[in-house]
Amino acid sequence: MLSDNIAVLFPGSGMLLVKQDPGNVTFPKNNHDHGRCIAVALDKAAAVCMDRGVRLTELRRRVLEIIWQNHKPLGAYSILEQLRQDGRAAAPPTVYRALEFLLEQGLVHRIASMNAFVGCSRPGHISDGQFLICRSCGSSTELNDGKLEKVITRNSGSLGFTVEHLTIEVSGLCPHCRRARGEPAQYSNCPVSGEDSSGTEPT
Amino acid sequence: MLSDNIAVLFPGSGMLLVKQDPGNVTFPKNNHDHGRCIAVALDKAAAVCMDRGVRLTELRRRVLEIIWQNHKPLGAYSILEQLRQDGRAAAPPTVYRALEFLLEQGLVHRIASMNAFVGCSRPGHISDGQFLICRSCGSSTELNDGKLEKVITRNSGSLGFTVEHLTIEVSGLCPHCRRARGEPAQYSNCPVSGEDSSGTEPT
DNA sequence: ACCAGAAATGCTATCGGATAACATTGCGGT
DNA sequence: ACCGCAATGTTATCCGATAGCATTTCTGGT
Ligand SMILES: [Zn+2]
Ligand SMILES: [Zn+2]
Ligand SMILES: [Zn+2]
Ligand SMILES: [Zn+2]
Repeated sequence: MLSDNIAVLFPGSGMLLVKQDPGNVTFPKNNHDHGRCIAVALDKAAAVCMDRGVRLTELRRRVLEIIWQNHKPLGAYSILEQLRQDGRAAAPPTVYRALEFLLEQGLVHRIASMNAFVGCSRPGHISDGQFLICRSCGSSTELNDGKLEKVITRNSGSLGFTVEHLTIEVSGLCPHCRRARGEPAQYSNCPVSGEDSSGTEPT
Repeated sequence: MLSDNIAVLFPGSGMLLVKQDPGNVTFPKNNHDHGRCIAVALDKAAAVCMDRGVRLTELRRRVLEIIWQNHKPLGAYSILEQLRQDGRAAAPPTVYRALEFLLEQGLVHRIASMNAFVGCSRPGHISDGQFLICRSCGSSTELNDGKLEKVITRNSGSLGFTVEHLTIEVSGLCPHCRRARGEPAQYSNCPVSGEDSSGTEPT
């Protein structure tokens, strides 16, 4: 079953991946050691690039670091702003070229529904991934449900369609924000969510 | 099984929905009677709006008609252009307000990965839908796989995440474009598709 | 028929996202 | 030192989207 697969990859219970990917196994916790998320991400990125013989330049590394400042997808122009605060000369192409590189290397993902970018939780892996994005705090979690991909690919194939890329983005309320309110825990389509800020926002 | 469900909703074989939704049951055929797609869509839209006591004004109707000129997601500024060709005064807000209305009424969908809009194949239904979009000819087909939605909702729920909206967009090659080339029929992730135009392009 | 009030549209301006085109810099290999 | 290429800087421009306010059009009540 599909839920088993998810349970293996992203356990609320299991701990197989906890050491490898501390902050992102479940939805990011409010007070996790995010410094470690950043450090791990940058280390893995360096390893991946080394391995592939591509250059993780200072600019690219810095953009990746900015993206990893939290688990919230970040717009290109926000990245730009922060680069400028570093004192660095920067224009849109600067950011987009760095992003292009990071996307190619599988170090970040683009969230189409937000025109924003977020760090990849499995750097270097080749997968589009699936994303849970909280409409309240903006945090996101990446899933990599291979069975889900296969099911969609298989069903598309039965219509004669050859799948190349999957965009799967789920918006809703994360556990923390859900708790901070009194909202129901069910799939309610199109509630036209009004409010936006919550008490405790995960990093 | 999931494939059964799809088979019911979008048969390559069945014909339950064929009369209701001639051009969109499978991937849109090259020479289907698209005039009928348009007529049906506009009729249904009128019925839906009548039923809900909302006004399908001339502008809104025209925008819907423009969107339904084919099965390819259309950008807001392309719509704008065509409105102007009608001789009508129009600026971006004109288009976006019409689109907002059509989205609210479930008459069109927004394709996040393309920043574009496409007619809904089941007008009035409340569902985000799933979309197969051909990277070669641009045509798209809407699926409404309730089981897929349920699986994702269920798995998200097991992580404590409350689903509100699903964005599921599949890009790849439609049957016609696939045939017009010699490409494999398998899920190849991230082939960085280069080319773009094909011989026979579905409407 | 008339007249609010509301809904829809027109209009101007502005913002954010993304890319094209070309110049310059920096780095590795010879 | 030199060359060639990859990376970055720079300018300009395009597309997507929305804010805010003026005007028109519709609707319901008198
Ligand atoms: Zn973290
Ligand atoms: Zn949240
Ligand atoms: Zn059609
Ligand atoms: Zn095609």
